[in-house]
Amino acid sequence: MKKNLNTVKIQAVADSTYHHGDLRVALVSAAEAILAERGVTGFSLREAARRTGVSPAAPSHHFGDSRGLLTAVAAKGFRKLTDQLNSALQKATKRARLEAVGEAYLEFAKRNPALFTIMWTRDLLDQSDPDYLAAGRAAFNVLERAATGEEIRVATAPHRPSSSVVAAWAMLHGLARLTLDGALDNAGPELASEVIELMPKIAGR
Amino acid sequence: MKKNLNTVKIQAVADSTYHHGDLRVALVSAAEAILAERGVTGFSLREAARRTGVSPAAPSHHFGDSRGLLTAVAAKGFRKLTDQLNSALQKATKRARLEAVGEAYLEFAKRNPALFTIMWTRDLLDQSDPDYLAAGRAAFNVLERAATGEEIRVATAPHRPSSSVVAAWAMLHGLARLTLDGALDNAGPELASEVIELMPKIAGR
DNA sequence: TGTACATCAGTGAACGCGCGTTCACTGATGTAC
DNA sequence: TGTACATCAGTGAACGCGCGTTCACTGATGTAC
Repeated sequence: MKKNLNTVKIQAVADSTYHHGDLRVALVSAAEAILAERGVTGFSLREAARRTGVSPAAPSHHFGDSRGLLTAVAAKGFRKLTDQLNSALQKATKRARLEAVGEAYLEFAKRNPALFTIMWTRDLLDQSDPDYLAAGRAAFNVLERAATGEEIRVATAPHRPSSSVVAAWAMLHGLARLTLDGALDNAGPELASEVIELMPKIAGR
Repeated sequence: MKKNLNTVKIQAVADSTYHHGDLRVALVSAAEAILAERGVTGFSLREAARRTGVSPAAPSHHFGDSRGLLTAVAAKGFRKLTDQLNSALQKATKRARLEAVGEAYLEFAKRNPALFTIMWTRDLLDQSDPDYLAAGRAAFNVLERAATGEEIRVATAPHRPSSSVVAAWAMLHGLARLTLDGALDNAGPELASEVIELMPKIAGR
């Protein structure tokens, strides 16, 4: 009762400190904050526990180990990305959809560099986690719709993506990575947009 | 004299153990081996020293700190990449140069995943190192030649790369990353080549 | 409505680990005279 | 050709650190009767 008084907590009910209330959610938020502030190499499970005002052993009850937490963070990242791509898609004129989604993808990467990075980093995640996989597929799905012009993806059996959609994705992803890694620092600020303008050329529209 | 007898060393002269002979080169090789065996997260300066048969303090005389060594490794990686791209460029028929360079780039990434990764990882390197920067530019230069069809890059003042060349590079780089990160695992093995075939479409040839 | 009890979700101390870096040092090398 | 000496390139012990994870535990909650 006497400690953690100044720690903000998400609690459904009263002030009882022993049970946190929603530790799972709180830990994911803490992890996001650490990534944003300190980057990928600055993340640690203990720090996430510390920020949540909880003992270092607590996270294991919810996530098993450090990969478990990061996998949840990555899945949430994909969900956020999906939302932002969807939102860009809906706002765009029919002719400029692919470009709009492209800009949103790049913007997401620039705004959340460490999060974007761990979302793809095998060693840090449990890449077989169903939630993570589903979230990743959903994001790709939006991109695919933007590239093919389909309104809603037909709910048939899982399909192989076409090479032109993957090519557009690869270009976008590469652009994002090169930007984050500083490889385009010497180019003008308009270069990225020019590259995105070229996307329809490969997507074949 | 009595220790490190079974450690392979690169020595110019005699058997004297106290001075290594070419510790700088040996440490870079050791680091490459660690990256290949254990990946990016498995790398440590101490392990590099251990493998070279040298005390943990020795590397600091040559590289200052861990970033120094990794920067040298990254620069060497770029030189190796440049060689392989050049070699692919020279072997290819005039019409298929860009594709050939693309395949070589992807192949390099697949053969040296951890090395390829650190070559671009800001946090781990001193990205202002002149040797590193020059090596990176040289690699890009080959790609640029392949994309534009110029035989030799004209030695004029440093230029802004065209957006179409950067787009081709981004596509290739994204393809490499997505492949390494397992994002294309469910696609057919021929998908990557199909994507590479699309490169001339953006490079505008 | 009250009580017994199982289960859940925490504690906090302790573990062993490998790491990067510093330190005072010393052996080997090369150069000036 | 011989010697003194500065410089270079190592040693190895020690530092403090933060980490992930384990452990026996305990407080709070919810459910069965």
